[in-house]
Amino acid sequence: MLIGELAERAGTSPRTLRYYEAHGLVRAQRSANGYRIYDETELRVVREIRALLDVGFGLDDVRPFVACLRAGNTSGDVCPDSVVVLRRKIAEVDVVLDRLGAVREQLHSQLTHAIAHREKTCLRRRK
Amino acid sequence: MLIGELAERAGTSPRTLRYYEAHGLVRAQRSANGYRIYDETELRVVREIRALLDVGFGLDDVRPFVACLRAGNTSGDVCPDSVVVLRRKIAEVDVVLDRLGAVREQLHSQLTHAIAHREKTCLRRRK
DNA sequence: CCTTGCCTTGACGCTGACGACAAGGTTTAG
DNA sequence: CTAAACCTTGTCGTCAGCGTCAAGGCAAGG
Repeated sequence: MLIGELAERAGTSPRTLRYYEAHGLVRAQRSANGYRIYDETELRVVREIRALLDVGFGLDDVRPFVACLRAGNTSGDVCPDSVVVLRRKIAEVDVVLDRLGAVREQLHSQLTHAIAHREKTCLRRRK
Repeated sequence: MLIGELAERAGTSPRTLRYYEAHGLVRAQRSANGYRIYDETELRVVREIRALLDVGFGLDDVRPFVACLRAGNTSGDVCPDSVVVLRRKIAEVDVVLDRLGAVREQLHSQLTHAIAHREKTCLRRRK
């Protein structure tokens, strides 16, 4: 499988695959003419990467999962390192959730205030 | 008030104030020697900007609020344009909150799966 | 006079995950 | 012979909100 096909099957671009390789996440054999050649394992690796990135992971966070897959596991999250990252990410998400909830509250009260003020100062313009 | 003092009082840096000015958010008089001179109004403007950025706004989103302050209002959120942005931002936050909640769920179930798998394959290593 | 400490503009660096383009080699089909 | 459709490496651009020099001017104190 060449890079174009892998990109297609993984739902991404050749550029992206070379980028992952440059960062040590994806590996490729080389054919005589220098083309990258991938096997099915790499397809699974790329899909794992994509799934994790979609969820807000960084490339560095993804590494343990890839290593876990390469170690022969059927899923990338069963290794200790992956679990560590998972726990950390959940904690991070919780922080953001709290923060965002507070932000939402603040925006809501700001909006309420704005509407109230508009009614006080511009009664004529109410529908 | 010179730029250093304004920066200090607003809890930011001169660089940041020049940046805001370059993007049309903050205004300054100039003294004979070319120094920027600010009044109290600009301090309030800068504080409004900072508060909104902290909450996740972009500089473009902030513009209506600054204009609202400049129009003589005591708070930047009482003008129609500001309200539009407020509503949009709240909606955006809601989307992110939903998304993040789903992500949290997924990570949680992944973690559960990983732990279960570890117990199956590595019973010896359980504490 | 010289240092210190403000200020000025201009320009590059940074983070992350790529997109886009350049300039070229290979293989296959017509 | 040539065009099409792959592939290669390398480099610059993108978004946002600044940080961090660089090189220089201005004002005041010892």
